[in-house]
Amino acid sequence: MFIHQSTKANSAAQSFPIDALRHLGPAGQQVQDLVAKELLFCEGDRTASVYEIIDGMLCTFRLMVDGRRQITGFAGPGDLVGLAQGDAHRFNCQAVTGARVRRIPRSMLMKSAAQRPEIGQRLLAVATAELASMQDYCLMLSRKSAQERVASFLLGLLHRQTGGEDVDGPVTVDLAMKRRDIADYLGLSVETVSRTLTTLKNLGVIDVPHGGAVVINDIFELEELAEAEDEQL
Amino acid sequence: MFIHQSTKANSAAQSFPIDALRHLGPAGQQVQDLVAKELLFCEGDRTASVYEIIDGMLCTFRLMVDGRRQITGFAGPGDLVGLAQGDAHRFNCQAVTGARVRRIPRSMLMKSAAQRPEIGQRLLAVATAELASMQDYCLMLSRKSAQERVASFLLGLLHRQTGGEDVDGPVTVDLAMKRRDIADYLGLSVETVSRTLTTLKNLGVIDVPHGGAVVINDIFELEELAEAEDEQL
DNA sequence: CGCCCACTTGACGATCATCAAGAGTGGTGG
DNA sequence: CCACCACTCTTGATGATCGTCAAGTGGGCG
Repeated sequence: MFIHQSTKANSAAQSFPIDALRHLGPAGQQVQDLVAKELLFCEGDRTASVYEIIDGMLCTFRLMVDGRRQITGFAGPGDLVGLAQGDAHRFNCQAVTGARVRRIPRSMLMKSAAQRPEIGQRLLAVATAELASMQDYCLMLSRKSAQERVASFLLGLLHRQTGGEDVDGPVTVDLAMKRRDIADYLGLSVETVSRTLTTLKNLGVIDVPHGGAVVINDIFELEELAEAEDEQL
Repeated sequence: MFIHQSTKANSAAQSFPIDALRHLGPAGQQVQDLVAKELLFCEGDRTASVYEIIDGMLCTFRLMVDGRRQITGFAGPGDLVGLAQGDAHRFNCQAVTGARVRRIPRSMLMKSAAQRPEIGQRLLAVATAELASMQDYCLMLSRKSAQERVASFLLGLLHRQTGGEDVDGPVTVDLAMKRRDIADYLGLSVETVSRTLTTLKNLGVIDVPHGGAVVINDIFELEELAEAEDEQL
């Protein structure tokens, strides 16, 4: 019961396991390298391709005219981004770290889905699962305190790294992204993220060594602080 | 240009036009009446059915253990709810007003999709469009002020009622839901919603007659106050 | 060595939640 | 028909959380 099912909501928009596309074969696929902060695509770009992440981390985000940014998801190896509806992308996608992606022509994906219904169903399954995750994420953005958000975020990262396995001792979680990205994902300011991490550190729940990582000392306690996720009616 | 494309984001989770399902025919469908506040299904319920709304308004929502509630979407006539992935629903669905829904067995929907790929594609298209809307919604929840949220909400309702047509004079928008529901959707307290409506009224942008409606006097001004939605990079 | 960038920490203030009270509305029953 | 109650909505007062502004620390790299 360590990581509650709904905790893993901190996932990337439209990300899903690679195996859904395995059958596509190598034809027409093309690998692309990205440096940190490089844009993969923007809002308005034609949706010519879908990308599978081989290595590194990307994020999807939206902007407001005044610069306010909302990262709606992080995507790591095996995830897929850019499965947009319509002619144009509705959001931006950017590399958080250096990254490599595999380009999959949209036409190819669509043809496969048309020929083989189970592919379409698989995509649909992924999309609806993603929608459910988004709802948890919305709950977090609108109702959780800064501390609950940061705690949830760390647990989400842990869950992603372990693949859902339970762990008990202290665990090191890799923080590939900058504070700015975390803040934009959690709907907080950079300063608040920093302060909250410090608070958690002072509580002894985590350690924050230098080098972009966090050590979770007490998972159970952290879950207590993340609180709330649980449902009931 | 009155209602920006991304403004209509205030849509229901997993809602889409009825015509996607027209072909299913009447067999096996069953109409069900709901009184206000009645639950259609809960988290954890088996996902035996999908529901098309005939009349009235429903909402989907999640709860936290301490009672905090997040309404993630409203659904009106023609919308469809409950298209969940997996065995169990991941969120709750409740009638906001009295309502009538048509029950569509999940098995029937899945069989159709399996037999006719274009159905599956249509469902996928709807799901990805919904994901894009969700992202705008997240942006709103995490980055907009109370005034921007309420203004966006009203414009969203207007857009939904008019079906996207431009209008210029004062328009009456029907507020089917209570303040509590609006607050839970916007991530605000009831009091803040009330205060904000009063502020907008005092600005002359809207009128708030009794009886669950709002008159928008100046759409352009209201869009100014909703601000932000616009993208650029 | 020195600059740049990320991060941290502190001080202050604004926004919004909470607590509390009062007004308007609708429904029910005497 | 009116009185009472329950509920929604509004308004005010107060305070907490978190954003903003500002300064300082530390690491990486030319």
